[in-house]
Amino acid sequence: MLSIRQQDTYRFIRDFILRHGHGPVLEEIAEGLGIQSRGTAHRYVQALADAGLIEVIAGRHRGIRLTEQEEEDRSAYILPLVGNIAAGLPIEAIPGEEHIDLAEFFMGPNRFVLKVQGDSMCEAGIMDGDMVVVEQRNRADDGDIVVALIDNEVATLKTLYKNDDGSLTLKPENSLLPPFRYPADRVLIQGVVVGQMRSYR
Amino acid sequence: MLSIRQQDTYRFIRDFILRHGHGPVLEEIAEGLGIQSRGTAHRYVQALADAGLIEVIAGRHRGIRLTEQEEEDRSAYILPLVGNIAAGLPIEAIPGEEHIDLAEFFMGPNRFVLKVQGDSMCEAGIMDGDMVVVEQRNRADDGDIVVALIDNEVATLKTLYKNDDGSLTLKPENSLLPPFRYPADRVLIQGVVVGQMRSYR
DNA sequence: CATTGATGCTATCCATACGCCAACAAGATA
DNA sequence: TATCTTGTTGGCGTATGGATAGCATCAATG
Repeated sequence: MLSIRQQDTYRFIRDFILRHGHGPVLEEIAEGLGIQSRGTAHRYVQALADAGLIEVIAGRHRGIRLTEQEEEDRSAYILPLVGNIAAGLPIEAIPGEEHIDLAEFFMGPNRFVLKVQGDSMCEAGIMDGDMVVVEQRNRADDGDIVVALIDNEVATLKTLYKNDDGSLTLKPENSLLPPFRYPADRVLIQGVVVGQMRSYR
Repeated sequence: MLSIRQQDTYRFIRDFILRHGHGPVLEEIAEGLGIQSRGTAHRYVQALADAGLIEVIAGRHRGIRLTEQEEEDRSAYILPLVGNIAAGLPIEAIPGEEHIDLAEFFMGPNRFVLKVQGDSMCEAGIMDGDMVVVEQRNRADDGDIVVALIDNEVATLKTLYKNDDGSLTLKPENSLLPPFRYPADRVLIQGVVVGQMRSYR
C-alpha cells in the first residue's frame, strides 16, 4: 500500500513520461512534488520500484520506465485524469482534478442504457453503436437530447425544441435528415440523455 | 450488529475510499462524524475491523482497506441495458445481454483519461470536451486513434495510418483539416484510444 | 437504584511518514 | 580527460497519526 506522497510521485512520473516521452530526473521529481531534496525523491522512486509500479535502470539518468502491469490496488472504477489534449499542443496537466470516477460520471437514479443504431445523431457525436445513458423522466428542457415515443408507437433519439405554440420539434443531428414538428400530445418523453459512451475494440 | 455510529463510520470510510482512492486518517473520520476525538474514531474502526467489514494494517497511516467482498461489489457500477434504439422503430430489447458494467467497458491496465479540446476529431464522434480513455502503449495498428508525440514536442489525437514506405500518416477526423505525413522517427506513439465518454449536464 | 452499553473527551507513547543535508559514486558531456 | 550532472546512500530531525488507557456522561433496563 502506497503512502500519499508515494502516490503523488507515481502520478507525477506517469504524467511526466506521457507528456515528455522520457522519464524525469530526480530533481524534476522533487520540484514536481514541491520538495528540495533529491534524496527524498529517490526514496519514493525506490518504493515505487519495490511495489512494482515502475522499473528503474540503476545509475542511468532518466532511467525510469512504467511497468506493463496495472497496479491492482487502485480502485477498479477510477481512471487517472492526466490532462487536456489539443491538436498541436503538449498535453496540459489539469491541476486539482485528478481522477474520473465512472460512477460519478454516469451513475444516478432511474438511469438505463440504450445502444444507438443509425447515424441520425452523428453530428452531436452520437454514432452508430454508441451507448447512451438515459435518465427516465417525463419532462425535458429545450435543447436536451431525449428518447421520445411518438404516437405510442415509435421511439426515437432526437434533440428536443419547444415551440411558442406549444408544439415540439424533434431534430436529428444529421444535416441529411429534416427536423419534424409534432403537437405536444403525440410526443411522450421517455427520458433524457445524460451521458454517452463508446468502446473501441 | 453495528451501532448507529458504527454504521455512520462505515459509510464515511467507504465513501472516502471510493472518492479519494485511499483510506482516511482517524482525524478525518472524527471530523466526518462530527466528533473531536481520534480515540473514539479508533474505537469504531476497531469495531468495524472485528466485524469484518474493513481491514486495518496495523500502525500504517491511512491503512484502512475495504474487505475483498466489498470491493468486489460492483452493483453500484452497473446500469441496466434496456435495448437498441433506432429512429423510427420501437425500442428493441436486447436478449441475453442485459447490463453494462462500467468497469468492463472502460477499465484495463495502464489506462488513463484525457479531456479533448477542439474539434479535430469531431467526425469520429469525439467532440470538444469529451473524455477519451487511452491505453498507454508504444505500438498501434493501422486505423487506431492514437495519442502521438511529434518531435518530442507536441501531442495530438489523430487516426494513425501506416504507409508502405514506413512513414506514418496522422489524420484528423475533420474534413476541414488535412492529414499530415511524418517519417516514423518523428512520431512517438504514447497510447491508443480505447474508449470515449461524455456527460451532459 | 445499580448496572450496562454506547458515546465522547483528553492524554500519552511511539512508529510512521516526510523532509533536509552531506558525501560519494556513477553516468553524461565538453 | 576533466568537469558537471545525476543517482545512491546514510544520518538526522520533526510532524503526523495509530494505539491505548482512563475518565465522564447519558439512556435504557431490570
